[in-house]
Amino acid sequence: MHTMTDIQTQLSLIKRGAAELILEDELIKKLETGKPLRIKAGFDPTAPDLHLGHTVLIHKLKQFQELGHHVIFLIGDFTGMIGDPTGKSETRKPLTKEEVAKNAETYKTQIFKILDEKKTEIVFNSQWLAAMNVIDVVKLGAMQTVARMLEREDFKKRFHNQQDITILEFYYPLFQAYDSVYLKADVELGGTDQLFNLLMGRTLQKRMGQEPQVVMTMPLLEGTDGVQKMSKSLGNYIGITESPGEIFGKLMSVSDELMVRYYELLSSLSNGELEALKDGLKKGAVHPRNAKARLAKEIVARFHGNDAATKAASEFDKVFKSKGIPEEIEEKTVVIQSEAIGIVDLLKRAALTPSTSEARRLILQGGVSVEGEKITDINLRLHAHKDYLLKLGKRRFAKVSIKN
RNA sequence: GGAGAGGUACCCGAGUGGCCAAAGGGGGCAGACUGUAAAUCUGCUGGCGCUGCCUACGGAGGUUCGAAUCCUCCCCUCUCCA
Repeated sequence: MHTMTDIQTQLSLIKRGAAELILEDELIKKLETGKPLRIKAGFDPTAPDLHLGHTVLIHKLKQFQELGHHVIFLIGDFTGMIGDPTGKSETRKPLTKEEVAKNAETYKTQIFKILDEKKTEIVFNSQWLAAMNVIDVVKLGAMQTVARMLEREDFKKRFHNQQDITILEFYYPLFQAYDSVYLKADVELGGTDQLFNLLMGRTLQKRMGQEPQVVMTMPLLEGTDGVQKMSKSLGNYIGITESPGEIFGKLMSVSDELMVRYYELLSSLSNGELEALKDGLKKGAVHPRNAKARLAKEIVARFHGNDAATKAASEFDKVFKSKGIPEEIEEKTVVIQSEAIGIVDLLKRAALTPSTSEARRLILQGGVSVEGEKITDINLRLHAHKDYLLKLGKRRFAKVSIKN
């Protein structure tokens, strides 16, 4: 069916959530040939700890894959040594072959939760780039002018501010572009910050007598705060290797507005279903909470399977809807010298709070309960040889056993 | 090489001798409410043997009864000029 899917249907799925598509007409022509297109996307060989932000792109690849196109997952092990000048231009330390291989493995286990392993081609650009000789490189350098290079926002700014731009950095987009030539890419995907590099691919392909690739950029996914782009360092990320409960909970805590965005960029709903959902939310026919739970389930299932998703959902309901206690509770043991221990001390010793001051605050704010009873007395003492069920805040539970 | 600006708590950012554990915002946490860890509102947000004590305003010294604030040296960042 894939190649038989009519062009308009394909196109609307492909375009969903995309920031830019250059050029749509060309894409239509390519689709009209009926041949599977070669879809390329490059990834950095460092830090393959993927979060949902990264999966936007991978998910788009998946959609192409389902439409019957050929997906090429490129690991930029060669260009990674140079470092993309986008954003901060820090010199990267070259990775060893072993590190690259290891990261590649990690990538595989993660991306194949989304992509079909059998239909995905993984390539390393060192394979052809490292094999170039000086003449090749010089010729590559002749393919683009300095003026053109300086059109790139980042370069323009730095040039204007009289900051360093090394020749090497000029080569980065060229190498990435050459990847497209080598791979005969029909379409290249990237984040919106990649636009310049992606367009360079078109230019280079044209110069080298190839049909230029279609360029499609995907927006950078906002993190759980709904404002800044998702990133590990900002702490607003949802890692795909996190536990089902964590992923589910984090998704449930996303604002209603952001939920729609996530649906658009992350879910597998068809365009029709998506529209229906939006409509339902608008008219009040669909409850935002339920919509969110549905999304959370879908995402958890993607990375941990259906059972885990169902379980995460019911645990969540249990704790937050019916104010119950979860099935699995963290267990702690505290050994004391005497017969009893003060609650503040206990919280600290069990590492449930980072400091005694924090423990005090929590108690005074009514955020601690022992055996289901909210406590307010910071001088409360608990006896040894017993287990206590503690609840801190809305969602932290711990079973602490006191021994002496 | 020259000129200037600046380094304050998780982040941004006020504060120029005592009223400063340090305004304000963000973030985080808690409570209320709810539809959920949405939204909104309120409170808290250095540590400790907690009505007090200790540590803290780039680092090290110094002046002073008393310093984030004044002085000296050092380290680092940024801007402009060459």
